[in-house]
Amino acid sequence: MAANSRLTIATHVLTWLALAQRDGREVLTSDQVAASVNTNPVIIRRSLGDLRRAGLVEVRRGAGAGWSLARAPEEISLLEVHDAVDAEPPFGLHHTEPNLECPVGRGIRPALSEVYGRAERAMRRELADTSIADVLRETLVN
Amino acid sequence: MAANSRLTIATHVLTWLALAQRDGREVLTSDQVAASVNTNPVIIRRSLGDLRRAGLVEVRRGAGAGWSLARAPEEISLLEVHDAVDAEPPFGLHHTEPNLECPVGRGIRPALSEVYGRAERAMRRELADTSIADVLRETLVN
DNA sequence: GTTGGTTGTAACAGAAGATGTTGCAACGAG
DNA sequence: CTCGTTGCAACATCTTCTGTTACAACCAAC
Repeated sequence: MAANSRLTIATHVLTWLALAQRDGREVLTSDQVAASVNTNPVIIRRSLGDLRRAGLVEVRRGAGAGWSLARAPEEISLLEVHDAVDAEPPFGLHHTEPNLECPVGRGIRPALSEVYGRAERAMRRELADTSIADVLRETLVN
Repeated sequence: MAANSRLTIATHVLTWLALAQRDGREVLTSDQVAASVNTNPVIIRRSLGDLRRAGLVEVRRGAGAGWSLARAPEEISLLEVHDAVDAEPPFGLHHTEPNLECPVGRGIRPALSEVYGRAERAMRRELADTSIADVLRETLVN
């Protein structure tokens, strides 16, 4: 499959909301966000729905509706975004159960789970150390 | 799609070869390996083909053929296995190019590449610290 | 040199998941 | 009430992975 871009889309959306907030614009519609990400507004609404359920953004419905950040951009880490969009773990175990009559088949899943857990925790630590405010700052430099 | 299990399959295969080697069996056929992983021999041959191209296993063809490790199990890290099977990076950037007229659309890709790079390097460090011998030891404990 | 077991690989089917699109009900500020 | 916007279902398309069948290439053993 193509790599998972949901974290990228969600971070892009939040960064855009953070910039709008800083510039005094209160809310953005999914159409406006979609224009920056260059995709369909429904894709954006799906992503924003995930972020709303995680408490990272707020929505106002009806006429003049739109989205805004629920917290300061310094207080939103990429790890929260990652978990909000339910991104895939990088490694998967066997699709079909290995042969349990074989000593390797019997013991390899817990052994691999341990290794994969260490690798994923290391990755999550890095994501936890980066906030939307960090991404916005880096983005405006480029 | 389901998470990528290629690293799991390849590690299972190598662990099984390491155990066979330790027990004095010189080579294993793809049928024998497939019986432990509980899948089709062609899947195993595809995985072993990747590992052979990376120099991690050796093959003997013809009658009485089969596979063996090219190095001691202590000298094969999961990072090498990961790269040998060309596993997907955990994060992907946008499928379609963002709107370059927007300051966020313009700068977000390099900003995210940096963050993603840090996270992937942390993950790779953990994989580099684990060898097939480590996995075999952990496997036999369970 | 023939035989027979094994690898290497192409071709294809099916399942799963992501993205993108359309359509429409629900909502609520003005 | 109106109208712009969200929420969401349904569907099409594309891609990738797993699994399967089939067969040529290979080579040790005899």
